[in-house]
Amino acid sequence: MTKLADVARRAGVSQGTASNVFNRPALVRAEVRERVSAIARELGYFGADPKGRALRAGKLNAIGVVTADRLGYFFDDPQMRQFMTGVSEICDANNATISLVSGASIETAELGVKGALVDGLILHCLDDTARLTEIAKQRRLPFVVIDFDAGADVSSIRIDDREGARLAIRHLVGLGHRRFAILSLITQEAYRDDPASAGPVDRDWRTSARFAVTRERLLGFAEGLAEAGLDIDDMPIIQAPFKDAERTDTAAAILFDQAPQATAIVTMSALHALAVVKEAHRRGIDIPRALSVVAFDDVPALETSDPPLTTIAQPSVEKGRLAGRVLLEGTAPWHVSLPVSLVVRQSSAPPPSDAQRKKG
Amino acid sequence: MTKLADVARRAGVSQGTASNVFNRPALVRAEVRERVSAIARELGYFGADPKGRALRAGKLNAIGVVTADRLGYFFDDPQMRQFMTGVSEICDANNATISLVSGASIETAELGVKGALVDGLILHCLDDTARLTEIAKQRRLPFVVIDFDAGADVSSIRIDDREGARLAIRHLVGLGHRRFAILSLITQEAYRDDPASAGPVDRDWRTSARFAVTRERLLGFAEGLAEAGLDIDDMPIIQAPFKDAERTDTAAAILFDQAPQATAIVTMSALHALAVVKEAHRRGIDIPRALSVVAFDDVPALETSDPPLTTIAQPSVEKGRLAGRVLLEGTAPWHVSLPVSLVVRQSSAPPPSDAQRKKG
DNA sequence: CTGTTAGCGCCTTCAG
DNA sequence: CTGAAGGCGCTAACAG
Repeated sequence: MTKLADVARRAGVSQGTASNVFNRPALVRAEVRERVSAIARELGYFGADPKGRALRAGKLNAIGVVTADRLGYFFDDPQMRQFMTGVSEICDANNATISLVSGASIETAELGVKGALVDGLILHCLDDTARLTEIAKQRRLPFVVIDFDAGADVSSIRIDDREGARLAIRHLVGLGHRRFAILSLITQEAYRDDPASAGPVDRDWRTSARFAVTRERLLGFAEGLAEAGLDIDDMPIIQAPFKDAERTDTAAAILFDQAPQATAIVTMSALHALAVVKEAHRRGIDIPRALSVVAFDDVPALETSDPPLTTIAQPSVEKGRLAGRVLLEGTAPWHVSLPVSLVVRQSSAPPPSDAQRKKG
Repeated sequence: MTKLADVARRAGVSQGTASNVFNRPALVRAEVRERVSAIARELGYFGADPKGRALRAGKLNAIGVVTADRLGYFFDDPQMRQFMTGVSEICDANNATISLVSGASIETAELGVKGALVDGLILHCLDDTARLTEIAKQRRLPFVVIDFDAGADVSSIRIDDREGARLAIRHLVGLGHRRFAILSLITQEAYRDDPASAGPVDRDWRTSARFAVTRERLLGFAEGLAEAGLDIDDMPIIQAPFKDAERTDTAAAILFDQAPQATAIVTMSALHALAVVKEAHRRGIDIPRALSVVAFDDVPALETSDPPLTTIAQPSVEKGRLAGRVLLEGTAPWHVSLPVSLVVRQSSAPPPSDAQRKKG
């Protein structure tokens, strides 16, 4: 592998001059420039090796994104894709590269965060936030965390989860619903520790949820219900893991068994809502006439579902853009909470009267 | 930023020993190890800086993927996503990172290829293959090209485009079709050079298409038609750019105008086929009773389309896996052509009789 | 076990 | 305009 020094030697100039030929050609006499270029071509040298340059420059022009899953998650998950679209925009604008780092296991994630050749890091969709945040801090690179908080000195970009949950409840209460059931997220990590944890939960669990998103949304549901004089502790809560289709289906079935009297189901993810719809179809329950369902997040599948689902939409692309900006445009520690909005489609309607329910 | 040398000095050991404490702790006496670790913690040193390590090691544990578009393309395009899912699998298995390199403009792509901090490169979905291939060669990194050929010394992964096109024609001929129209791809690059080029093409164009995929598929169509005693030069060919929805719609409209007598339309991409369906809907043309349509590639949208589209499916995920393997498992230059298959759905049927056509 | 030495490949002062 | 020198941060071979 020929390197700059070889070219310089062969051309009878110092390495410094050879370097200038490529990086600041104006500083080199035309004649010398030609000669060096010719030798370079002859030797098959076509410019600086990025590794050497990176060490010297101390900058890489790349940002890394870490997620708590296999790398495939970046391309599978519609929500993540929206986020990455936003990140991509900013990277394109700044001529930066994106490095995808797997966090399939905590060890992998740790290795990835420690070793990523990047100028900044985005920590997205993590279960064990504390540990990874700690490691990211140690690397002394700018980093942003998404969907959770990691202290005042760490930039974070979140959405107003609590408000979103409130909006869902208010919408349904406005339609006349009084009997709810909740399909809640559980983290992958908690699920790994205790697979039995998919299923009904008790009251204590609700206030101690480890995953910030879950905790906030539960609080939002509770507040929304309280506004209507209702108590969340009277409503069945079933939890199902993120990203595990089979378990989610099971959880949906349990939910129907445990809450036969509910007229509305609120959820915390698009996938969960779709699972509820599927289970309702199987049981011959008509949505929205017999049962209303509200999803969370907005992905294309919710629109093409039958019926199209009412949901709490969040600005995922914008989240990505902001994360990119924080890293590439070097803002100081920064905390953003983005607004969410209710998107009404056809999965929510007034509850059936008790008479109707008896008939049905 | 404290570095290894600082720790070593402060702990009163040589840098080599300090390095050993982190990389081969067995070689260091426990007592010294403790002391060095303590100092490291105190100084906030938590392991080697990846930049220094990378230069030293000469290896990065990362592969780069270059595409002829903005970075967002990696997350937008369903075909690309399938491919990346395959790449991801292999990277996960080898603990490698994925670097996404934009080729929005040829200059960007060139910079990206030259500067990417990776051990190997995948060149995917490129228009100007020759130039970029040349640059990739200069970097003397292992690389693979996708969907085109770059000479015997460059690994390439392709599909049997010609056979796919033949299958499409045979399927339709088998149903009784004799009058075809073709919606062909044009490269982004050609389109940039001459936007007017979206539209009908003449005979010469067909055999000189710059984009290998286009050329091969046209050959396949020609062969399939020849098998049935038909001549491709009797069939209208309209070209539309890749990834440009608006232009594609226009091209579809032109196609209908130019080929009112066609009973079947073959295309070279899922997007194009969907545009044809849209235009048919607009004109009140019934698919498949009045007109059959065959797509190329298989993406979810084809299944949920109305009607679901018959298509030539290709193993995109497998392409990604193979590309990953070539780079990460260092096979010698290698040429693969993957098989395609006909997936029959509801957009193809026997042609209407002339009598029916008159009525309709 | 530990220290010394020698780079990995590059760029950029600083002198001349 | 050009050359010499130093150093980015790290690891591995070698010698003790």
